[in-house]
Amino acid sequence: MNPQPLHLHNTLSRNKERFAPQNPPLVGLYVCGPTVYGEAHLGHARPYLTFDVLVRYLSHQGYRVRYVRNITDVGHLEHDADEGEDKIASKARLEQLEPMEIAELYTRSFHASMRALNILPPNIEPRASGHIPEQLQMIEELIECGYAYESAGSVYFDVATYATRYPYGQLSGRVSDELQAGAGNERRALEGQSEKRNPADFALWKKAQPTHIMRWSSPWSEGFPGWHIECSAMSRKYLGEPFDIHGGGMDLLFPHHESEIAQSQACCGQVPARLWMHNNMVTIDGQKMGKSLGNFITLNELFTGNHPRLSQPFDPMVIRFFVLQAHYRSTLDFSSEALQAAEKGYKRFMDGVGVLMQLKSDAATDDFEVDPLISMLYEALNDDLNTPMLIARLYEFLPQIHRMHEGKANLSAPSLSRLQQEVQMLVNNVLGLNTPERKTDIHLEGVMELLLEIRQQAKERRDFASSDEIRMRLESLGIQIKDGKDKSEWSLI
RNA sequence: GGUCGGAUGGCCGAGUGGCUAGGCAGAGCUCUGCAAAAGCUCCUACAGCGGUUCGAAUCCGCUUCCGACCUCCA
Repeated sequence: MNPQPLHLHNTLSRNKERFAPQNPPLVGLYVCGPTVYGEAHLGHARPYLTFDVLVRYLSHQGYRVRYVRNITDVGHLEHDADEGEDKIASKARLEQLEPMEIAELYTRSFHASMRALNILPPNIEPRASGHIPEQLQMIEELIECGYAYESAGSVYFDVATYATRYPYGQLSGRVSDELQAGAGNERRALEGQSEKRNPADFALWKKAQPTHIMRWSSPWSEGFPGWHIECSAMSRKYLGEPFDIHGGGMDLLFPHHESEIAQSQACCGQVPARLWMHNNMVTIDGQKMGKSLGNFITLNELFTGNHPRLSQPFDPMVIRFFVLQAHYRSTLDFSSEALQAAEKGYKRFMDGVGVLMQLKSDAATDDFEVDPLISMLYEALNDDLNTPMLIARLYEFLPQIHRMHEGKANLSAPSLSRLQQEVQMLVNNVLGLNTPERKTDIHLEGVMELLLEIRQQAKERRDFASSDEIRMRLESLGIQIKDGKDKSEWSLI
């Protein structure tokens, strides 16, 4: 069935590598989750969609995936914050809510958006706030090994010492030389720099300012964990080390993932994950869609159409289709027009798939070969999860489906049923595209049948005024009539 | 300044050293009382300049432009 095995691009080697988990059929996957201090936007959806397809495909291939995706709810520095102010704490004062209330609110909103996009929940969704002991433990280990030091109540990772034994910067291709510290024209004035031995050092534990609401006690100070340690601690707890795949957005490559590698390597002597996958950014007007740039469109705004850049609401499945029509390692440029194009394409695509599913066969022989076709579909996925290629090949097959529908081509019952199963599997289970069945109650069915019958009679006596009025008024009620050759069909808009 | 990645037809987006991805838009046609939908057909692009090659959008070099990252951003 699968002509060639699954290959995935590994950021660590910058090559496509054959996917081979350490302990098949088990696969350990960790993906960096959201920081829950704001509404999730389209940019956030991309990694979760990408890795959703990965998880679905791996499961489809018979792997048993343990998918861990964290919730960052301990709060980190605001981009423009003055003095190490906690993101969540600062928002809390604005809204007069408890920090954890905010985290909870946005966590729920995030979950709702993920559900709408048909993104399967991870197997474990650990919260950083629920894993403070694990993080403290890891920090202590790092201090014991001599890779971390305390300074004014905070604890920092000692990059210089680390770099004497391990290659720092192997993931991002960055050199750990002095060069980078002094380079750059507009270095940001960062809080806590003076406490560090080296500008490249990063925080494992931060002492909380008096204004800082979210805080936990530790051997060093009342404070909160550094940004990178939660992922290291939680992935180690639930997946062990090394685990198979670590994923996230490309913007996390440095410093986040580089730091994770350093922490784990210093602690456990090895790079935490064997395969590192990074999705590219969603752009808008050629620029990264991001919180700090303020150019983002939230998922809820997309679903409701409530944004100046949007001409209409978009079905979550259209968003999903739109994202999957680009390869995950390419940037994807957002525009309302592009989404509208995706919407139309999606409808035609799913209609075609629907026609295929309805087909029945009474033919004895095949007019074309099914196997090569199916192989082509899998080849696309196996080549680094090339969903746009998979979708394009399914599109190319659409005319053949219609030919069969018109009786111009035939497949034997076994071949047809195999094709139907495979396509359904790929479209629904792997790509995760579903047209939810519109629930129509039995009364409406009957009423519509009656109405269409009356309209048909009107048409037969060439009373087009009446038949057109019925069609028009139904349309204003949200019911669309399509006249076929000898009967009409109706559907909810 | 450094590291990395891009530049593909009106728009969105794949891709391979030779065989015109695909979608949307546009044009024409078929079907049709009219619509709608659907189907068929057409629209042959790869930033620029060199080089390698029998052949390059695809490999190499240079140029221009764009983006991501450079310590808490998916």
